[in-house]
Amino acid sequence: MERKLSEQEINRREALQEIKNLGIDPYPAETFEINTSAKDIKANYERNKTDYKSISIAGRLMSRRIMGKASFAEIQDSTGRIQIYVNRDEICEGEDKTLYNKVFKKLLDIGDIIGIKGFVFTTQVGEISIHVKELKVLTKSLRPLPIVKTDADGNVHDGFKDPEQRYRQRYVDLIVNPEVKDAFIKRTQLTNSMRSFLNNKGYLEVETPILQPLYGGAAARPFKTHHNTLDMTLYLRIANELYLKRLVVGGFDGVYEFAKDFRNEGMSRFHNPEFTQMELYVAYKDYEWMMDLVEEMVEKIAIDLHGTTKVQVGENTIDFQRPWKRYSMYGAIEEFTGVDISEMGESALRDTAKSLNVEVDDTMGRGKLIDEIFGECCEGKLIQPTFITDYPVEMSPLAKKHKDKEGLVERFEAICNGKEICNAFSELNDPIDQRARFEEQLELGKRGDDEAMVLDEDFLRSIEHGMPPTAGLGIGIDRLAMIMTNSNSIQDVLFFPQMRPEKNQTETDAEG
RNA sequence: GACUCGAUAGCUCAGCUGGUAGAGCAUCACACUUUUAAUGUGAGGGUCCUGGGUUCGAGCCCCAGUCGAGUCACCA
Repeated sequence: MERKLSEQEINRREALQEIKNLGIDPYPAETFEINTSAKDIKANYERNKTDYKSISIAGRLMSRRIMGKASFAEIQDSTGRIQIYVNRDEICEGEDKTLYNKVFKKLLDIGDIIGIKGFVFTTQVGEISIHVKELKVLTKSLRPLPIVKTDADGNVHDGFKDPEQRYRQRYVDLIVNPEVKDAFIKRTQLTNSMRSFLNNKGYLEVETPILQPLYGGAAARPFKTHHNTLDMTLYLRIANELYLKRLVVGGFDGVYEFAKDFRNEGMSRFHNPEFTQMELYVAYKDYEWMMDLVEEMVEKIAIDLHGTTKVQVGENTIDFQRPWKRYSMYGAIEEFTGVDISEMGESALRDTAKSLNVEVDDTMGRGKLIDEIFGECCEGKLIQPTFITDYPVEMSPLAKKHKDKEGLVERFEAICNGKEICNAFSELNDPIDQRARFEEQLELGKRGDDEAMVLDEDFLRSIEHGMPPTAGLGIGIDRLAMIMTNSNSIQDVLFFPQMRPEKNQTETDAEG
């Protein structure tokens, strides 16, 4: 399929050919050794000028200002941008001025990758720059890059803003929008910080199956696939909870996994079909203990990323400093609605919900009604990190019944910026009770709930061998990353968010 | 899934009452040896998302669709 080239693409292909005609390889095989970076130069040149008399650096050409026999340009490497100064008679010492007049001025374009050698100096206007002595073409770029300019006041002009193009062509987004790159670096710092916290506690990072014969550990619709050799249905995991618990049975007292999970459900700025959760299980602990751990861990992450416990998210300043506020679910509802529902039965709850303008229907049981009231009246108002504890048993088939509150389980969620960021229980380790809860789920499934859990006989067998009392946690890494990077959409913390295929793509696999 | 908004040059966007498509940056040509949103002069560049319809005539109006964003629903 021939694609029609734009004027600028034709220019670049012609320049590519001319470069080759001059005997220059536009994609050289030999290594271009570098000994510094844009960031390093800017940070350290003023203090130690002697180290920057002979530098070698490579990057992408991002702007050019040609003034006859001398030019300024900017190159961008993985650490940032730096200005370079190119003088005709210094990069072309003899009579032949081709490298400057032809290659640099005519055949190179914004977006090309070059290597330069030279020395660092400060211009008359005070900008730390590289005085170029040698210039080498490292990669010719064949497509025009969107030009993003920032003026002296910091205003961005002609940005690359169309969300569709930014997500589909993330590589371009990353090149021209530096704040995008910063967000992803922060995301990695977040997981690094969390991982080192957990390792320092002595917990073991593990890997468990993504392809599962039975999906479990959460209430969600799965992606289904097929294994040819085994001729069997497999599901992409919706959670790894039941596997990590098997490992606790097996004698690992603290295990965790950063897990890509997959849920075949709606998409929104808070939901992507594949997303990342960190799940942690620690034996001989309960949910109270786990709350302390979550506070400690997330506070540390905020400090590692921002140097402070305070993080600006939209219009809110969120302070992760311990201790966080704790409400029981009943307490939160009473706090925000003034109604004490703790003693209410199902019909009283339904009337209460209606009086609070919460939409309900007759299929909702007690637990669902409570959850609905909480979601409508409380969750969105919880901006500062807050723990909500003690959920109705109906909604939590894997959580242990509360030690002294009838009808509730030992469960908490942390809410922050109006959204759930984690979910944790004292894990149910009574195999008889667990089987009964699964059977309730099966009943829900038979009645048409396509998100009801399935019964995992091997998991039951494992806890019949005895799982120690265990605290478990699932923390949404994408949601936490959104908060820590002040991102409005999950797509801004996923390199390649899920999208429908582009219409121009070849349709080899477009069967429905 | 419902509703709202959007799609025009490589990018960001205008486009009047329906009458042969516009700007800035980018590109091309020329000038310019410390510029920085470089500057000056000139030029080129379009499947107006797709397909129908109305009309003498559609970027614009109508219908259907595609893709995206937002809100809601779903996501316990």
